[in-house]
Amino acid sequence: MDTVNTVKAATGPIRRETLHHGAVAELRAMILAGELRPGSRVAEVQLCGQLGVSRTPLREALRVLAAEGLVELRPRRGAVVTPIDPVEIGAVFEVMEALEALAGGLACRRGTAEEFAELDRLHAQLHARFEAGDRPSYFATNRLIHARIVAMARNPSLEASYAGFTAKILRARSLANYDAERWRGSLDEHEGFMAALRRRDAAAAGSLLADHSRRTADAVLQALNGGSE
Amino acid sequence: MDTVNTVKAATGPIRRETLHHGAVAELRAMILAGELRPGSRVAEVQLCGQLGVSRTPLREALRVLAAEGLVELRPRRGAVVTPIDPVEIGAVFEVMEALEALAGGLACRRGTAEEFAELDRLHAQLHARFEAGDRPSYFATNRLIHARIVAMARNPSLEASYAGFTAKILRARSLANYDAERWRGSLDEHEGFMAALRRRDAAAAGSLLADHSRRTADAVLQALNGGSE
DNA sequence: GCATGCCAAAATGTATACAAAATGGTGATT
DNA sequence: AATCACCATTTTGTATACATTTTGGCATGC
Repeated sequence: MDTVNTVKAATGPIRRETLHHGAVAELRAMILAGELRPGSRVAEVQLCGQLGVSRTPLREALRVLAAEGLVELRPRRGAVVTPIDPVEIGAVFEVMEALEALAGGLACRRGTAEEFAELDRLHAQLHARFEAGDRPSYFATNRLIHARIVAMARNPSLEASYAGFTAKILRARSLANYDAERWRGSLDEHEGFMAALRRRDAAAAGSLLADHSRRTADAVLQALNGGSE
Repeated sequence: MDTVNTVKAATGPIRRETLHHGAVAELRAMILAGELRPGSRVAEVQLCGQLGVSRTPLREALRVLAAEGLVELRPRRGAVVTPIDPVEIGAVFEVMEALEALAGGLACRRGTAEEFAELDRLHAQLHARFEAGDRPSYFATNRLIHARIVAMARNPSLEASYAGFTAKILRARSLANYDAERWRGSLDEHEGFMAALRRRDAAAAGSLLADHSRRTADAVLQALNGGSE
């Protein structure tokens, strides 16, 4: 019985999870982990057994995930995990670029000293993990840094949108490992926007974060289109 | 290629709507129209009778609307129409500003000549409705213009996000009628970004649309906070 | 008079039953 | 041999039944 809340903290009144809420979290995790592969059909009864719930909460969960865009519901013909469409991913990145820029600028104006210090600490960790050549850890820290910047923007709507887009992109990234050169470039760009953030230069931070996002997009899309074999 | 559109389009192929899909559309319309007032409790069985469906599809619809942020689900304690929180609306507008800027820039680069011509036509209509002093018609055309610009950006992700934010803002706007001076200013700003769009000036169009969005936000928030009595 | 505890009614969460449509395979016809 | 039609199976969509939990009121006690 784990509390798999993506957003809400553990505080507040006794929070009794409902089954469909838990099912949403589990299914989302399964999709993001690639356990349910893009394009694959979602068999309701099979998942019911797997998750230990009946069809009702499972179906409610599927509607939520469909609203998030992670699954597609075809009337009377079942659900499929949304296939990864490079065109769609490109569109998502395009919006991400704008959101990163917004987040960077707002973070400069609204982040606390503690948050900036934490950002520095995470950036050092990113560096260390690059040196160690540990890709998965690097990406984990990378994601955390961006999430923190978004959190520093103090805008729940931005945060929610960002999380949704991140989920979509994450699935694409998992099957598009870009090369070592791009990895180096990514780190350099982090250096760049970190410098801007340190001096609270909102315009520069936003602009550099947007650049970083665009270059990441280019790399991911290139890997998606060309580097399958 | 089925189109699961938020707007009920003309019947394409055999379009077999499911009940919960229809319920989502109806409930969303009711919420946006203010028929279900913000903060009010949503009684399941009552709505079941009203919509002519049983609890199952209605509940599925409520999950979807909760994912969209239009209702809030409190475990074991029913659903409420999400109250209008000026702070949240402010946050939404902040993101909208970035999306408008993005849409304006992309529209300049990707819109077709026909679309720009249509935009001109709608802008003239906007003018006429301002002169006629017909507020509701003005706002309808206004929304249409912005929707068209977003469509010209050729980015379904942007379009979907934009639609979601628009829905939230619309509810706030419906109870915040701003004054005549702002109305005039709004029209002037439309003139401004239309000029930029006509000459395909992406940077200017984006910037002016962002300005327009920010000023609209200011007016709405001011009306929300101060102008209740 | 006010607070507390308990019970009844209502509402939510979940499971299951039923109806209708889609899927897949078999057999008949050309 | 290929195609079409038809039927059984499976699967989805919906309704309803059941189990908990919340809620409101009433009685009891202080």
